[in-house]
Amino acid sequence: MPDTPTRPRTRQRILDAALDLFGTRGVDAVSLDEIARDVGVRKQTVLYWFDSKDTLVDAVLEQVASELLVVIDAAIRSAEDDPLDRVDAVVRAVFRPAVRRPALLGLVREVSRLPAAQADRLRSMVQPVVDRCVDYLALEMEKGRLRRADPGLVAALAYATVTGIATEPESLRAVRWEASAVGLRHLRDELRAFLRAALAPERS
Amino acid sequence: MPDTPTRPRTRQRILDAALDLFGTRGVDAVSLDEIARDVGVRKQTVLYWFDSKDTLVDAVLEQVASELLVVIDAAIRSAEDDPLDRVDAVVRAVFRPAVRRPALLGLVREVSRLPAAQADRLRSMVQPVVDRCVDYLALEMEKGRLRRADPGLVAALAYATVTGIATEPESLRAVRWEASAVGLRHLRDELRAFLRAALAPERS
DNA sequence: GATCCTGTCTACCAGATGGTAGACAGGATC
DNA sequence: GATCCTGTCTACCATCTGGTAGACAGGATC
Repeated sequence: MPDTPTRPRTRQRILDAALDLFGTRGVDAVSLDEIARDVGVRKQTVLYWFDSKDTLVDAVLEQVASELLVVIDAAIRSAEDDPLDRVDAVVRAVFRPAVRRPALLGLVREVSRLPAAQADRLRSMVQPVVDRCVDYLALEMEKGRLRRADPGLVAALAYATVTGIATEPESLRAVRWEASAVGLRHLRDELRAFLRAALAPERS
Repeated sequence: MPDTPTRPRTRQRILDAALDLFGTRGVDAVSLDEIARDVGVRKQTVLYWFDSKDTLVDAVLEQVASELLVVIDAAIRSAEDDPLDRVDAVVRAVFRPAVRRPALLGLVREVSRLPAAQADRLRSMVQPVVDRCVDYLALEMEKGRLRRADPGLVAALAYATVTGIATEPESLRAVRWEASAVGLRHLRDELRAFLRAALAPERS
């Protein structure tokens, strides 16, 4: 069967399906059979494109990291001057893909339960961006344009807030949030206000 | 073999082991065999105490919920008057068990990937406390003692921040945080300051 | 002493899992 | 036309999975 425009490359379709399944249900809980079924192919075809499940996981992680890094990098380089505006830009940039595809950040979270080797690989990909963020925060804190605190931990806390809220629909249901277009915008704005308040310098 | 003081009831030991494994690696990724091995018993003994894996999961969820609710409830009822101090009390109360046993909050997170029935059961256990928290936040916002915002979403965001930071050691490693006693206290204090800033009323 | 109850065990089982071996179809290359 | 390459498939396999059936040992009850 030849590849046609409506039948994109199998490899990429496997990657996509794996990303969604791994991200929403966890790597260990998803079988190759399931991924294959999702793609409409046999398990052995999955194993043809990726030597093993581990290889597939690696490839998926790489794709997620690069996708997110592109978005974040663009937002960081945005023209904003005030650091609060810049953070805002990052949040808006991440929020859209994250909500549209919960698996994205879900997979990022999944990292903490991955074998050390795989977690290390991903961390080394992300590390430069993290370092740049932390340095930037430190600089702006010194200038008095952000609340003075440990820049590394502030970065981690802000990250935890964003990924937490995006990956835990259950907690939102508990506070009776509705998953509509209006609700989404409302959530995004509340998230922005929350972070802005958490990061703003103490007015004295 | 009789039960002795050094050999606590098997049932409880199974619950403990299951809590840790489920919480750190995910329910689907942990087998009954593994839990049994951890306890030092055969899988069939696990199935003697809990009719099925589902039953075990339910029991573990119930234990987690009640453990956390006790802690949170006590902190909410604390003598503090200022709402920021009260939040502080809750954070301090949750932080200790959460960091000592990452699986606790890890399991709470796991809820979002559980079958709907189980997720619902847990939510109904937690709902009253959540409602009370949200009402309290709304009241204090009206009094002008908290930043005015959507009380439900603020509660969800604060929750996301706390559980996020407690369940994602990987993100902390990325910002080069060290998991020592000093580091822990530092982290706790930064978390408190972060939330305090996020919740404090706008000074005008 | 016979009987029952409790807690743990061994022995299975059917189905799923990750993975191997190799057939085969269709196109490209010679 | 023979050969090779690519992508998918069927047929297996060993291992692990949740779960059932039932043996058995030790204590309590009669």
